[in-house]
Amino acid sequence: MTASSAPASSYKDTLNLLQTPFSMRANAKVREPEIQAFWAELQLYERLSQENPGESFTLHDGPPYANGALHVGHALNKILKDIINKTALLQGKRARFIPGWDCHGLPIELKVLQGLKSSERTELTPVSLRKKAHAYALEQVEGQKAGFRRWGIWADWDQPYLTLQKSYEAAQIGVFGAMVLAGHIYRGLKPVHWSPSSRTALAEAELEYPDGHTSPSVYAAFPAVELPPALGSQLSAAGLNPEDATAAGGLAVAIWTTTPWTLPANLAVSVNERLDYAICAVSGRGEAKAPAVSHLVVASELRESLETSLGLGLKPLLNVKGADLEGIVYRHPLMDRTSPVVIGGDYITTEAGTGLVHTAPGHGVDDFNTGRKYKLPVLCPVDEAGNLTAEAGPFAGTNVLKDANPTILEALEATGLLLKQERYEHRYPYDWRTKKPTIFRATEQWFASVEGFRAAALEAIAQVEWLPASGRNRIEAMVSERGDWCISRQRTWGVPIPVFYHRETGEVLLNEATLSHIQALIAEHGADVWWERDEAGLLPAEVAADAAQWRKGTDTMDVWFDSGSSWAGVLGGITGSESRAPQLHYPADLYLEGSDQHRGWFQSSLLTSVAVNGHAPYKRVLTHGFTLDEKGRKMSKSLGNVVDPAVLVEGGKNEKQEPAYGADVLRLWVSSVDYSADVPLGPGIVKQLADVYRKVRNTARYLLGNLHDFDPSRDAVPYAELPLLDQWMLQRTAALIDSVSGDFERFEFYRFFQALQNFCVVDLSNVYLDIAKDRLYVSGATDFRRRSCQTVLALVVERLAGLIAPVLCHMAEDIWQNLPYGVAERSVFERGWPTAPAEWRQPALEQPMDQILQLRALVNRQLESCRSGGQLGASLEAQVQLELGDGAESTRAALSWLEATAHPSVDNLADWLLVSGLQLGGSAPDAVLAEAAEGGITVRIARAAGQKCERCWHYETDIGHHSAHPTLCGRCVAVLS
RNA sequence: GGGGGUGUAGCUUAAUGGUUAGAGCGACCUGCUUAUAACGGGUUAGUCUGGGUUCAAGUCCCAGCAUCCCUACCA
Repeated sequence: MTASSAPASSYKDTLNLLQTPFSMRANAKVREPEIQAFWAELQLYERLSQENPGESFTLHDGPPYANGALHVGHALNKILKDIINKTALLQGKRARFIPGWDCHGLPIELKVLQGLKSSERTELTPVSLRKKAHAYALEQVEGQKAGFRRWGIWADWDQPYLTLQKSYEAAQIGVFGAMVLAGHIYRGLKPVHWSPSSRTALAEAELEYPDGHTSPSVYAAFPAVELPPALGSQLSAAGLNPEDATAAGGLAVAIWTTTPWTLPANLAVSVNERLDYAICAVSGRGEAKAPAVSHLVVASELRESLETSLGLGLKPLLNVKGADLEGIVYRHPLMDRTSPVVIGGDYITTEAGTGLVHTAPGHGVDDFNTGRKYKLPVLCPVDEAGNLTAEAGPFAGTNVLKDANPTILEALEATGLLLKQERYEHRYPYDWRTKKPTIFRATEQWFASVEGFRAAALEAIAQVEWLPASGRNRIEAMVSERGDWCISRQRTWGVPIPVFYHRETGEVLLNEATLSHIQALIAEHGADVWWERDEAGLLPAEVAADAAQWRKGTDTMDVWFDSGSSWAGVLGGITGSESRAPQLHYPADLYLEGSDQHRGWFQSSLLTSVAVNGHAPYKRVLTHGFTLDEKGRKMSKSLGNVVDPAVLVEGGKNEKQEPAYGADVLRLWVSSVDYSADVPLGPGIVKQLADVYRKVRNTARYLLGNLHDFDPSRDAVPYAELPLLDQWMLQRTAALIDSVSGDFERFEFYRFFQALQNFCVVDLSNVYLDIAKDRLYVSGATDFRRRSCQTVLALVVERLAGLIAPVLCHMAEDIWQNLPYGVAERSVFERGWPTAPAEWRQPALEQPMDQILQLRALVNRQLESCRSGGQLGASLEAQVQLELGDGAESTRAALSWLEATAHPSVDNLADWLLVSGLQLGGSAPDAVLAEAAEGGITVRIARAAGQKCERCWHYETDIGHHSAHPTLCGRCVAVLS
């Protein structure tokens, strides 16, 4: 080398600069799939989840619905699960993860129906519909699966569980059967949305609420025939003789309805016990005809407005609470029977009507519930076409959508008990297909009697660990208040309720023999067999001879019963079913879903498991919130704030506007937020995450790039010989490992995210690596000064890769594959969870180092003031003088500690401050550029003495002492020679 | 309508009822050109609103506002 004549820049070639193929930018679109292919080739998930030495770990997947594109909610859920599973795998556990899909149910059925031509629809049979739905669901599963895999989720993708699989359906029948045999299943009436025009029950999703629906609005008087004694005496005191009140033409309760056709089914009048009611004297007013009663009960608050709307004088005679009205018996104005006044609930308001609600338990949900409280019968005198039946007496044969209302009103008018009739416009549900109004109609349904195992369910809840703890209150309240679970649906795409009805008597055939026979049939042929075969083909041998007498049911199960049986269908939690893999166990270690699943899957799974086995199907339940936009609003197309995970990962149409950030950025987002509440996501947040991703990546790249000539087995410096600075760096690394281990243990990934950032930015970039540059670049390649640093870099980069692996799995593997020296493990995941040797933990290093770093910050501020004054550029142009006075004791102590224990070639305060000269005490330098005193420390900045060494950029006074290198300092000359 | 959750700088987040509310990112200013579509340095700003309890409130209580989830439905 002829350095003497070469231009200064040629000394650059004598430095030990970065070399690594680990690129600064991720190129995630290409690189991530390559890494995933590498894992697949190694069979990494399969081997770790089955062959790891530790205990098994079961995170049981809640099945997403097999319809539609993946959204960020899916990403949050599945990535959280994957972070937990990957952590467990790194920790040596056998974390087998069987992904699932919920495949039955209305949305898919409707999707299929919508896709049919009208000609196809007329030829449609249940079996052909089911075949189409089956195919559709599988197609959706494949689409979603591809998305999940692209996110780097590890799972048994080739053997997922689907609720439409034969074995799953059979296990579900097993759960149902066990509940039947335990006496938890019964048949009863329940009002459902019913479409007379299409003669079917409708689900909420099949209803629409067109504008402009008007109903007859009817006020009627129901004459009292009996009063509770207390009310009677109050009336006497107010001047109304109870005997007159209960005589014809006396007292009546005023009710309001918009469905007069339900009046024949009236079995009660409900009041709100907390509302005030007035008993009023009625007088005719103007042209209005006075009704055939002398007194009316109405809500006090509505009395005045009713005077106007009814055109009556209503003079208050007595004010009572709703509770006082309970026990009045009234005569039905149209039917020959009497019924009670009962206490309803807070659904009874004074917003409209009279404050007294006409109650027909067969035709309304509130009515039904109130009726149950008072053990009223469920009268439903309407057939499936909407025709009133014989039970409706004189109105039999009229139709609820046609002549029932006018006929009934006419009859009411004739009694003189019709107070008022007008048109009323309100929201009313219509059949979305026929565009005709629907009704509420009580129908026979199948129920699980929650009452039968509520106490056990509450006990089971108490045994589970709920995270966050508020989840327990939530599900506890729901389970303790909920009614029985209606598990039947009048649908085709689902698991059949395996029951037979006697064709003549209606008797139900549902017993151990039929259940196990049908379970076996479904296990062999799938649930389609229920529709493909006739009764003779479905009944067990001993009954088959009488098959003609029996009719198979047409109901299917609520899909929540499907997914709620997954502990049986997947984890083998019921006799006769097998778990999908030997590593799975029941109860599961963990369920992890959105907080809406307290009402959904957490609860349906709990109820079935408790009913069958007496305990919860899970030991812990972790919930996450919902994904909102950056302003905390929900994502919607109309607001234009939807973040599509596919676009985020793979890029949009215009990659300049919507770059391909890759799965790791999506995963980093999941790790960055406190998911115990709702989590925000939007373009600004994505950009920030991309910045953090790049910071981590560049930090790793720097570590790798400085190890290109390092082999730990040959070059590593033993811990005990490492300089203080290096020991401090390893102490920081150990502290990071410890805190992050705890963060993952507690599922507090956002703390990991914060700690990772601080580690990369502060500990590494700002401090250690900045100081390390001189050691790495300038020193001779094999100098202790450099090898010791490289020792640390290698130790840190391997552990950094491990710590980020659960979250930034692709980057972690990319780091591992770019380690420039040989390691035993082919994958970072084979290395296991990072650990730190005990000797690294030297908390005693922290205190003096903190003092020195504070001193460094003080010096930096002064250097900056010189820089902004144009007096300095690089900090190496400066020299620093320090004086430590009163108040700087801890700094003085730290410097003494440094001096006493320093490794001279590295632990040098001037190097740590990145300045060319440092003077402690003594006289102030000439030409001080900046001076500041703080906490007893005086800092003075001056230009460094000497000239700039062309190679190491330090200002030294020994430049040019060597004739071959006239622009170099003595240190660099020594390195070159 | 009912039940539940959340609300700390522009963003993500810290803070057993107890110092001047702590970080990282961003933004702005700036240096370096040996991490260079990189790296360093500096600056910046905050407890949703209003009451209450307390010597002391981001933290506990009440009300309101915003927002999300569940639920009911409009007789």
